[in-house]
Amino acid sequence: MVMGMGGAKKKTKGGGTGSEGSVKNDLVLNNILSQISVPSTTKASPSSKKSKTLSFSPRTGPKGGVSAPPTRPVLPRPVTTPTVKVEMPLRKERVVKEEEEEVSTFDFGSVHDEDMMTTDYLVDVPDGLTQEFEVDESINEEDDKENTVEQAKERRETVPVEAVSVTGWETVKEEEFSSETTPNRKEDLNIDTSSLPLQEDADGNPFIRFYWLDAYEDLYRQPGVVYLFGKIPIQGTHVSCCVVVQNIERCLYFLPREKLLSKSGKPTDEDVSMKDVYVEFNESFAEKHRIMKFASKSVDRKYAFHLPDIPRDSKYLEVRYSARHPAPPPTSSGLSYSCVFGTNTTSLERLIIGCGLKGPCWIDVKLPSPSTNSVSWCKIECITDGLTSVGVASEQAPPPPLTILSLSIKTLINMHTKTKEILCVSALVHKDFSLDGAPPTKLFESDLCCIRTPPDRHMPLKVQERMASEKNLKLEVTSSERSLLSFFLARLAKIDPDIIIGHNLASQWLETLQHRMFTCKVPVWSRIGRLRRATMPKGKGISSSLCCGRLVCDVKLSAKELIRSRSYDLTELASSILQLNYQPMENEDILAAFGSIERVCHLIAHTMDEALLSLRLTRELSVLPLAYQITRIAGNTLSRTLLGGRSERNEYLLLHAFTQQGYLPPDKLDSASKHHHGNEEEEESAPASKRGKSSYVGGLVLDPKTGFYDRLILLLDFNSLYPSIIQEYNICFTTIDHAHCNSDEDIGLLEPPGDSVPQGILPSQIRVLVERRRQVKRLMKDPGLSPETLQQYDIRQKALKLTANSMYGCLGFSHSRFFAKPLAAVVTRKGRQILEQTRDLATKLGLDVIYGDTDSIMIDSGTKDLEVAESLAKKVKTEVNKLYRLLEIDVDGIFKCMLLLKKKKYAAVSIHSQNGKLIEKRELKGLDIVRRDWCDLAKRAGHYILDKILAGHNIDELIEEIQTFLRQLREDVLNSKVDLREFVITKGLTKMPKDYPDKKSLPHVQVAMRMLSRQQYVQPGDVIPYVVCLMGDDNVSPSLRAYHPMEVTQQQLQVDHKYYLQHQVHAVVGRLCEPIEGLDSAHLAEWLGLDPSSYVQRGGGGGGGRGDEEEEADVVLPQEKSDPLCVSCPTCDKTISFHYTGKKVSFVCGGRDCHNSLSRFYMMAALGKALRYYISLYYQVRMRTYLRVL
DNA sequence: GCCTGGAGCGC
DNA sequence: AGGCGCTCCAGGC
Repeated sequence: MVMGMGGAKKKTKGGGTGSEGSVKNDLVLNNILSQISVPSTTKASPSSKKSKTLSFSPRTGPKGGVSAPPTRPVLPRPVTTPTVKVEMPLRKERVVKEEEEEVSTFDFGSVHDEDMMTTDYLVDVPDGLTQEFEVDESINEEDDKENTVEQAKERRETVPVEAVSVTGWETVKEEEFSSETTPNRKEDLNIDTSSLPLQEDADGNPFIRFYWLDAYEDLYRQPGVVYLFGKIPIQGTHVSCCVVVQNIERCLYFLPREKLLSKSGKPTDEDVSMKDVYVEFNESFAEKHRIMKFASKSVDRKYAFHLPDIPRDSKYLEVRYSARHPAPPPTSSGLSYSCVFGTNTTSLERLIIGCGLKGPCWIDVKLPSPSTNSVSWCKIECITDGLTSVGVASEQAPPPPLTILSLSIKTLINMHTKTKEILCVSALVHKDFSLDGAPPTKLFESDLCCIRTPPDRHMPLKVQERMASEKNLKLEVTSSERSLLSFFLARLAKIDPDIIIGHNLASQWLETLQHRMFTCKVPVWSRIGRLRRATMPKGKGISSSLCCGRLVCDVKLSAKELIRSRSYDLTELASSILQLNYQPMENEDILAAFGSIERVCHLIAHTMDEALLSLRLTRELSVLPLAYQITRIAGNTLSRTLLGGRSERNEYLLLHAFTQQGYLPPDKLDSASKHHHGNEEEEESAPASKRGKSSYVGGLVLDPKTGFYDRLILLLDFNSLYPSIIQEYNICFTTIDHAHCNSDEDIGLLEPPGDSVPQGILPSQIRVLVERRRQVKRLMKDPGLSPETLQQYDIRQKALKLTANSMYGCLGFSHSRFFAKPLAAVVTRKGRQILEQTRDLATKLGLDVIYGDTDSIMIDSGTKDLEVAESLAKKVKTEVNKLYRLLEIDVDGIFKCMLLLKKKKYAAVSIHSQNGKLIEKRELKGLDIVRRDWCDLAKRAGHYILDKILAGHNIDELIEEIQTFLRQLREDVLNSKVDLREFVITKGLTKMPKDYPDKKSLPHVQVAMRMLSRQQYVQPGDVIPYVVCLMGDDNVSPSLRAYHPMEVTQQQLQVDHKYYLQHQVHAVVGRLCEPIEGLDSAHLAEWLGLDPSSYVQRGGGGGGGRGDEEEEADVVLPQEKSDPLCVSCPTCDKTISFHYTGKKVSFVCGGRDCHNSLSRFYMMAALGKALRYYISLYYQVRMRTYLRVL
C-alpha cells in the first residue's frame, strides 16, 4: 500500500478514491488535532484553525471558549457525538498559500520552537493544559505543510522500492493494515467525562466500578493517600480513571505484657489489662504526638514468625489513627506492652491486603466524590475515603481492552556538554490489547515519530515527504530537543497508554527521559505518567514512580526473567527469539546520518524498527499475560511484577494468606531497624547477606561415575521436589517452632511436625497452587481448544508453577520479609535424605546409579533394549513412590548414550517415541560449549567433537576425524580464515567497572571501562564482548589485551591466534575428550600445533624430560592370578570373559548365533567398571587391615 | 601448591 | 531485592 499522508485531494469528502489509506491518515490527523480535548474539565475540542490563525496567544486554551470543530472528519461517528461539519476551505486556502515547502520544513522547527518558548512562562500555570494546547497548535500547522500541492504530487511520483529491512515496521504495517478496514477509533469520540459513571447498589448507595491496574502512594508527602489507576467503562468505551483513596489510617497492634513493668523497668506483680495499654498509648505516645483522635479495640491475633517470645495466640490492642501522625519506632515497647506490630506498614499495603486486592481486577468504590481540582491526568477522577469504601467487585468481567505503546528513543552526544540528548522518539500503539484474551492479531494500529535537527546540522529537505510517501509515516520534525519532548508528551497524553513497552526502558530510557525533560524544562513533564506533579521524583527506582498510572514493561528485564540468553541486548534477543537480524546504530552513525536524506530516513526507520522489536518480543514471550497471571496469583501490583523480583511476589502471596487466617505478618524492617535488631549473637544474619558463602546446606549431588556410556541410561526425577517436600512434611511457620532456632546445630535438630498437626499455611497455599495448576492442565487436554485458549491456559499453568517453585527460594532469602532459614534448611535436608533413600533403593534393586543431582538419579540400565530399560525405569518409579504420600518420582527420560564428565557436566542423547517414531534429542548440561564465556570458535570445535563422540563410531575413526578437524582448525585460524565473531568472548558485569577491586585482571572490566569513556551505556548485568589481541608484548596478561570487537575492527587489531588455540579451543576440547582413551591432552595439543609436552598427563616419564612416546611400550602384568574381564554381551546377554594374553584380542561375542562385535567404548566402560570394583576392593582390604592393626 | 574472587552454570 | 553446589580461570602468597 503506497499512500501519502492525506494529500489535498483526498481531503475532499466525496472525492473519488477515498481509499483506506486516506481514511486512516485522516484519522491519524484528527487524532492529533483532537489531542487538545481536555479531560474532565471541558468537552470542547479547542483545536482550531481559527484560533491558530487568529492568534498565537497561549491563553487561547480550552477555557477561552473558542469551540471550533475538528478540521477533519471522524469515522465512524457515533450518534452521541455532536455532529460537526468539516470546514475545508480555510485549510485549502492555507495550503495554497504555503508553497515554500522546503524552507518551511526548516523554518517550521524554529517557529515551532519559538512557540514553545513563548509558553515557557506558563510552566507554573496551575492548569498545565495550556501548554499542550500550544504544542498541538503547531501540529496543526505541521499538517498544513504536509498537504501542499507539491507534496501531493511528489507522493504520487515516488514509488517505495527500498525497504529498510525485512523486519521493518513499515512492512508489518503494510501487511497488517492493507486488508484491514477502518481501525477502531473509539477513543476519538468525545466522551463526556464531566460526571462520574455512577451505579447504585442494592441499598441505593452510589458507587463506581472500575478496573484497577496500578497504584501509587507518596509515603512522605501524602501519608494515608493511595492513588488507584485504571480504566472505567463509559459510553461504550473505556477511559483512564484515577481513584484517590484518602484517609487510610495507620493500624497498630500492641501486645500487652503479662505483668506491668515499674517505671524503673522492673516487672511487678500487677496483671496487665487492655485498658492499661490503652491508657499508656493515650498518655504517652498520643499525647506526645498530639494524636487527638484514635480508635482502639481488643482483637485476637496469631503470630508465627521470627520474633521469639511472642505467643501463638493472643489478644492485642488494635489502635487506628491518621497516617499523618507518625508511628512508634518498630521495636518500641512500653510498661504495659512488650512490642507493637504494624508500625511501618504502608497505606498501599493496607489497602491491597485489607481490601483483598489480588492483582488487576474490577473493584467497586463506594461513595465516590468528584475531585475538585484534578490531581491526575485521567479522564475520570474521583475521591473516596478509607479502606471500607473499596472492595473487589462481586462479578468479575474480563479485563477491559488496554492501550499499549511501544517506545524507542535515539540519543546523540552533545559534544559541548558531553551529555546524551534525545534526538528521535518513535512509538507504536495498540488500543485493544487484552491481558487475558487472545494475543492481538495486529501488532500495532498506529505509529508516531518525531525527530529533531541536531545543532550544527541540517535536516535534509523533504524528509517528511519521503517518510510519508515511502513509509506512510507522518513524521514530526522539530528543531530543538525541548519541542521534541513537548510534542511527544502531547501525543502520549492523547494516546493515554496504559502500558509503555520498551527495551531498557526501566533501566535506562526513563531515566534519560526524565533527565532531559528536567534539563530542557519541559512543561507538564508529568504527563508521561498519569499523576499531575510539579516536582520530579528523585533517586533510584524512578521508573516505578515517574510513569505511575502507566505500567512500564521493560523487555530486557522480562527477558532476563523468562529466558536464558547469551545476552539481553536487542540484537541478541531479536536473533534468538524472533530469528530477525538487527544491528544497533552507533553514536557515530547517528550523527553521520544527517549527511543525506536516505540516511536520515534509515535512522528513522531504524528507530521504528526498535519499537517494533520490543513489541514483538513482548508478544512472543507473552510477557504481559504472564505478568498478569502471576500478579493475580500473588496479589501484588502488576507494575512491581513487571519490574521483576520474585521475593516481593511471594511476600504478597503470604501476606494475603496469613492476614486472612488471623495472623499478624512480620513487619517489614527497614535499614535503620536492622542494626537495632542485634539481639542475637554476633554471627547469624550478618554473613547470610554476604555473597559467596552459603548460610545453610543445600541439595545433594551424587558422585558421578564418569565416562562414556553407550547403553541406555534412565533418568528419573521428583516432580517439584521442594514444593512437594513442604507439603509432604507439612513445613510451615505455623507448624515448626523456628523462632528460637539460632545456631546451625539447632537447625540440624529441627524436625517436621507429626501427623496430628493440622496443615500449615505454607503447605496449604502450595496445595492450592498445585491443584489449580492440575485443573488448568486438565482443561488443556480438551482437543477442541483453540490455539489461543490453549496458550492462555499454558501461560496460566506456567505462572502457577513458577509461583509454587519460588516459595522455597524466598524462605532462604535473607532480605525477604518471610525469611526463615531454619525452614529452608529443613526442606533441603529432607531433599538430601530423599535422594539418598532413592539411590539406596535403586542400588538394592541391583541397579547401577551413576549420577544424581538434588532431585534426580541416573541409572545405567546395562542394556540397549528400550523395552527392558523402560520396564526397569517403571519398576524403580513404582518402588520409590511407595515410600511417600504426595512426593512423586517420574521417568524424565531415557538416554541412548551419555558422556558424563563431571558433576553438573554431561552430554546425552535422549530418546522418546512420538507417533510411533523414535525422536532423538541432544541434551547438554553445564559443558563449556553451553556457556557464554567461551568463544564460538572453541564451542564450534567442542560441538564437532561431541557430535563425533556421541555418534559412537569406532574409536580409530573418531581419533582420525578429530585429528583432521583440529589440524584444519589450526590452519584456518592461523590463516585468518575464521570470522572475527568466532573469537568473541562474552562475560557479564556484576557491578560498575570502577567498583571492581582488581579490574586489571578482568578483561571484560577493562573493555567496559573503555566503553564508558566512549559514552556507551554500561550497567551491571550487561554482557561485555571482547577479543584477545596481539599487542606488543605477548607476555603481558591476556586480560590487558582484550578489546571490544568494534575496537578490533576500527583499529585493525590482530587476534592472538595462539591464545585462542591454547586457552580456548584446547581447554574446551581437552575436557570433552578426557574420558576417551587415545584422545589425551598432549595429542590434542599437538594437532592444534601447540607444545604437547606441557600437556602430558601426570605420571609420564618420571625420569625427566625424555620423550613420553612409550605408549606402545608394554607393561608387564602378572598373567597368572589375574581375573578375566567379564562382559555381558548387549545383544545376547551372554557373559564373555577375556583373559589377558598380552596379545591383541578381538572383542567378539562367542554366543550361539551371536557374533556381535563389541564396541571399543563398551569394552572401555566395562573395563572401567571392573577397575573401579577392584580398586574399591583393594581399599576395603586395606581398611580392614588398618582396623585390625588398630 | 593453596587459597580467594568472579563467573556461570545445574537443580 | 529467591536458594545452594560445582567446576573453572586468574592472581597473589
